[in-house]
Amino acid sequence: MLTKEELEKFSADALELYLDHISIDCVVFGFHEGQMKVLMLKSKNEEGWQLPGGFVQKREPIDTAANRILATRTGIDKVFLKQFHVFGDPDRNRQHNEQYNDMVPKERNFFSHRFISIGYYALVDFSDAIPTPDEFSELCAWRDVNDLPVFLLDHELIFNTALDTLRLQLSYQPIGYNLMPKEFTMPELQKLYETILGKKLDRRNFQRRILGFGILNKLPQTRKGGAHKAPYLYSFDLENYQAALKEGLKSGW
Amino acid sequence: MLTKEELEKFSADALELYLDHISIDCVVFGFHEGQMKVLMLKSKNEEGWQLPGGFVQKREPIDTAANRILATRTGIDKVFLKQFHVFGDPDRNRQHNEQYNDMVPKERNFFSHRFISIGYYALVDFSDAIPTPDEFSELCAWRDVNDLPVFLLDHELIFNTALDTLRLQLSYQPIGYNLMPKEFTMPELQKLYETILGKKLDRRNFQRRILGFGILNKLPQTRKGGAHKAPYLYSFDLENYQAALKEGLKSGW
DNA sequence: TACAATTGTGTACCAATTACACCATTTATC
DNA sequence: GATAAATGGTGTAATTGGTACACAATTGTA
Repeated sequence: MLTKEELEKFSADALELYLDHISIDCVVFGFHEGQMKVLMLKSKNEEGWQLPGGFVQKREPIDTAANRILATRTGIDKVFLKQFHVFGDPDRNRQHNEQYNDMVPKERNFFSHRFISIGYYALVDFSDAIPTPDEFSELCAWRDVNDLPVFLLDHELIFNTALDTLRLQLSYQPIGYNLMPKEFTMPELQKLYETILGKKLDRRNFQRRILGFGILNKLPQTRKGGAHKAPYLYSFDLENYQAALKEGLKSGW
Repeated sequence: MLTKEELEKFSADALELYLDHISIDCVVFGFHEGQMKVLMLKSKNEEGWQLPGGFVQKREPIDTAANRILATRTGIDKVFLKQFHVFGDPDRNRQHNEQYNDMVPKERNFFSHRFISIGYYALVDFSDAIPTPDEFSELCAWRDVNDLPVFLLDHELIFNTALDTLRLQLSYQPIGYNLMPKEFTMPELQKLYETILGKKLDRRNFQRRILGFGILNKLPQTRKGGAHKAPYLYSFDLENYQAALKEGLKSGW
């Protein structure tokens, strides 16, 4: 146990040396019918777009904060949300912060601190979302991943890191439960994988592999109404899906 | 651009709501001759041991901070060091913090804040290290992973998460460059893998696989002096090793 | 009724992983 | 020195997993 004097001295020094802020940046991947988009915000004050983000409140777990931020921007709660990297270079938002240095004394300017940002990525069906801008943005919108705007801050790095992580994790994590309807066809699920990976996969090999994971139930019905042969419907076997989330799958695409 | 009034109001609210501290906890795995240890600190004030840690200074990148903390505790610089998870539950160190609440007013007590902790893991040869306690510890020492003491705070969770991450990353990252001498034998390298994975591997299959990665140079010499047949020496092909670090290997053990 | 598009299913081939066997070298021991 | 014990080098067969590819069936439309 420290003495009172030790604690006071350490605290005074430390409060001077080590004050920092934590923010959360979310890369929200939105999927729907073979399209892949990212949720972005057009800044009121600057030319460019950024990722949705926010701050962690006192006494709030960081996962809860990420979920809250996401829910505020999309209206969707409890989606697939995963911490993937911390961005902590002090220069990462210096330019952005220093524009306010003349305006307000440093100690009263929240932005004068360096922010360490915890990156999360989320997977949602973008047709479920209602994009809602925050107080600093004039617009919140889904942007196609193949037609991205200019990013502010280091958000391009954050986006790219998230995409790399997602593609890597596809090798040993099942995905799709949040992104597919209750019942779906094999070609629909394949399109999701192809969209994420950015490449075509062989139809027959995809089916064998995904069925091999044992996370799907084949339903007796087919999806009628298409212009062609009616494909079978599948649903996720939630129990096995959850188990696979914990245990992991194996090997890569 | 925000107006002065907007900035002042936002800052005042935010500074009240969102102040947090960032700490770094390092799980330092030490290896030597088939043994695997973890660097731990015996607390001066409490019954129990904790992982080496510290705070990120203003204007210091977090990777630099982790490296500094590790160098301070071991005397070793620039080792393999990798961020693996952020621990941000506000209750994670509440008990530890509240013991000081009566002693010093909250606003002058550095520990009254919740700490969000960035977990790093490091791989070192423990025979190179000089364990050095910090100001809160009476002892800094290597503890065998099979005979661990009682952990303080949430450090047992951090340790277990680090070990799981290390084992997973073994599948797609080459390791050993920091842990093996310049020249080493295949059985020695195999022992390192077995130590990390906690299980025996087949001698012949291990060799084929590791050679297949193309990160080793077979040297013409053998290691004489052992009690048995002299094994060949190998060294890491640094160029291929670095490439494999970036590109990743494939598949799992 | 023929056709285009799409889905269901199967199979042959190659690569990686696993399991296992045999020989060579070194030192200790009789 | 012959032999045993321990360890290292190398190879091979069986299994599994991944890739490439072919053909039949269904559906709506021309």
